[in-house]
Amino acid sequence: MASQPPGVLDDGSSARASREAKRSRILEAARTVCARVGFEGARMDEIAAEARVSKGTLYNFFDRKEALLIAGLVAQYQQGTEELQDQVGEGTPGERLAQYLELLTELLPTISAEMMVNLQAWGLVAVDEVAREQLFSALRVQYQAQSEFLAKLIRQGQECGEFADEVEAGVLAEALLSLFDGQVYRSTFAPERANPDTLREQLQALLELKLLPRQSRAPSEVS
Amino acid sequence: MASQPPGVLDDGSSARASREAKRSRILEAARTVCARVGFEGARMDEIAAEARVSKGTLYNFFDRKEALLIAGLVAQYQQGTEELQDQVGEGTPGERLAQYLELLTELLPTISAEMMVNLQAWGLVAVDEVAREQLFSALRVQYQAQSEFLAKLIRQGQECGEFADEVEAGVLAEALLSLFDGQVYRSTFAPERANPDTLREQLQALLELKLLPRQSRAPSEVS
Amino acid sequence: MASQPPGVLDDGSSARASREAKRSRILEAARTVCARVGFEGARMDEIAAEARVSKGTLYNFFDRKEALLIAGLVAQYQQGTEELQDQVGEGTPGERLAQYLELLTELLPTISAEMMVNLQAWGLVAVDEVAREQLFSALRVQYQAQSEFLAKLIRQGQECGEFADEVEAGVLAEALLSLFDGQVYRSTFAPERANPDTLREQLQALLELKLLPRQSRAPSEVS
Amino acid sequence: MASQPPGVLDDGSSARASREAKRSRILEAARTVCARVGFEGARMDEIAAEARVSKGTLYNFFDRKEALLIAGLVAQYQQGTEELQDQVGEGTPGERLAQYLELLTELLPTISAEMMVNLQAWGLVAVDEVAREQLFSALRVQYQAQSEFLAKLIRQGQECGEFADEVEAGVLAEALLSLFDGQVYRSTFAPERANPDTLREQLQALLELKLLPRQSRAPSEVS
DNA sequence: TATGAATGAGTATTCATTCAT
DNA sequence: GATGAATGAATACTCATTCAT
Repeated sequence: MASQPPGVLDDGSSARASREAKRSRILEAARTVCARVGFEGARMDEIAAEARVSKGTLYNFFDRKEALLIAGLVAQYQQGTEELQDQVGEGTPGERLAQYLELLTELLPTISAEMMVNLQAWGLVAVDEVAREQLFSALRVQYQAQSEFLAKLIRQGQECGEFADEVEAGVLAEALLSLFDGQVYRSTFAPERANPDTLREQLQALLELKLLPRQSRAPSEVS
Repeated sequence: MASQPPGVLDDGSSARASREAKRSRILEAARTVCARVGFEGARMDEIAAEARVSKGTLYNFFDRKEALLIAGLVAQYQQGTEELQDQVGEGTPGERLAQYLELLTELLPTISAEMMVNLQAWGLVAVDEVAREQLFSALRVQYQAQSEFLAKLIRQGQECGEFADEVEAGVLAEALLSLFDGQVYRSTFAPERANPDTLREQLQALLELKLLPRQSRAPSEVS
Repeated sequence: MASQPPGVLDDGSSARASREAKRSRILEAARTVCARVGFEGARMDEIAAEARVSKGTLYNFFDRKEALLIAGLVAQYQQGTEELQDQVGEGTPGERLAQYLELLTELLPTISAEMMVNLQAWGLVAVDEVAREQLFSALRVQYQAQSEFLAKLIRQGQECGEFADEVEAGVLAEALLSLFDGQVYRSTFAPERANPDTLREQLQALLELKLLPRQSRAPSEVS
Repeated sequence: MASQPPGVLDDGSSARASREAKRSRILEAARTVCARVGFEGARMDEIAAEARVSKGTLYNFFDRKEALLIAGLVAQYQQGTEELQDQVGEGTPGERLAQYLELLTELLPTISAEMMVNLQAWGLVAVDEVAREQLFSALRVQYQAQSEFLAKLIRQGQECGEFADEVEAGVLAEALLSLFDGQVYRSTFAPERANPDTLREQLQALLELKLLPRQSRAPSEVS
């Protein structure tokens, strides 16, 4: 479609790649600026400067400021979820669940810091229905994926007898994630809560009681 | 409303009361307006009109817009916590805990709706250190009170043998509140989560395992 | 409604007068700036500076830039029409008509110069339906008034036998005004047409033939 | 459309023709877009898309946006005048004049609609001296041609005794055109004036009185 | 020549805050 | 204390024009 200099063979992939790279750079810049001056304080001028493009170029990629900021946020959430699940290695369901929760726990300080920025998006989406639906549906997708990943692990553990099956896997998965989110939320205003140890303590207490097969507890109970 | 009948000697106390009433009216107006147009969308003009005072008067009570909005938010949190604890009646610790959690559960839709507004405050506090400390310290106080109230109930139940004592009361109280907050947070973008039934299910599953004394579970387990 | 300094009797008329004066100053400033830099080139900053008020004050009086500029234009049209009719003195209908047309003719250069600015409003009203209706309905009112004023004069002249009655007064009034407007329009791009003499020549030729009673022409025609 | 069949030797004339055709297509596109979104609302992007060329190509033909729009306008005026005069058929001067005026009258609604767009050009030429001179001199040429065409017809009619010669042909021609232009101008804000009947009535009343030779009126006047 | 991605100057409007009355 | 008119800083977005390919 675009004319090429004579003699140059170009299937368009490099142009496409370059454009994609520029898009990433812009999203990255948006996140950087948001982290620096807050979501509300982010100005298009500053994002453009950070991404080393002109303001006009920003608008070639994103219709409105809101679309850009929300896209940056969504990319961040997606990247986070993917990386997390990729890092879970091999092992029994119980080991993999423990690993997942431990990864989550260790990420608590990081996620907590990001949350301070991300919560500011609520100010934006409150007055912008389009932005709201964009962000919220992305969040729902991410949370759904996380929830299903967890529930599946739990169900596998129950099937092979590693976990007790007296609790519904879906309910437990949701409870674990809510517990985590609640901890993250509260850490935004009570920084001492960003301590992974507190969370680890809560999760493990919950898990031991819930997931150990009945047999492992029975001996102490008949005594 | 504020003017004195002629001939009445004002000893200063009624003037003070009137001033206090006006302050309350302003805070109330701030909350009303925030609920209507969002935190970011609240304008001083509108709050003044809602409180039936002039804009100048607003500045006699609060230095800056931020101070007013944060004060309104803090008052709302305080009022909520007080009302909640006042509504818990008499009974055994187990009954009172169940009652408290049920009240919380029933409030989920209301609190969820308020949360949408309150989260918008993060946009404001991100760029305003003074406002941040004001809001966050108030939140810490509220959450501390709630947490201690819960932990005390649990500890009482453990002392009288109503609850199992294998779990640390403080850890469990925090876990319960985190679970609740996580549910509230997630309900802001996934409205179907504002459903109290889901929460009730999670809380009860958690409580039964955690808090019933071992003996009450043993019979079914030896069968 | 507004509190007064103690002891000052104020019926509010001076405040109202002051406000009205400020409004006039703003409209005047708008017209001055438009005449200087054109309708499209007028910036709110410049108008505010010219009126010696702040930009915010401009918006206390007029909702939008368009409203301000159109209001300035309408005021100018109204003022022009009123002044014109006020200047027509006493005399027979024929004398008064001649006087009115002579005044119009002498105003040709002035009106022509204003027209260059006023036509620019078409660029604005083309994209702003509200502004369009505001301006156009004002124009219709002004033109209607002018047309009726003329038609009445002609009819009076016909009734007292000063004018021939073979032509319908309304049609002739409209024709006279269209002739004038056409001349004004063409003078915007052909400045030599802003010469009153050309117009006077056309109007008089038209009038003599049209309006002289048949008798006054008959003698030369039977000869 | 523009590419040559392989093997065809291009002597340059077809390339020139092709280039001329592209220029016409661009001008046509400019007029189409202006008619659709107004003069001020026309964007180079849209014109390029309408003409199926790139934006860069627009600038190969016209230095600036103004030059393009003005050129489109001028072409429209020229085309209109030429078409009009070509449509006047054979007959006596009186018949041909009547035909010309009738054509003009029937075009009133069309010209009136175009005028709404064309007047918007005043906003542009007000701030652009070069554009102003380009447009205005083209308008003067067009109007001069029209005026001379009319004056010539009248003079011919006078010479052969079909018209009265008591009125100067040039003055009358100008008066007729001014009357027409005034009607067009006023129809832009008073749409009911775009009605050809009103104009016809005015023109005919004027013409009968003016142009009928004295003899043809005398009989009725001596009766 | 043709293309179209990149550029960046230019401006209306809002609304917290002040202060004369 | 109360009022509310006046103030002016701050910022998203458009679109004509350029120029590397």
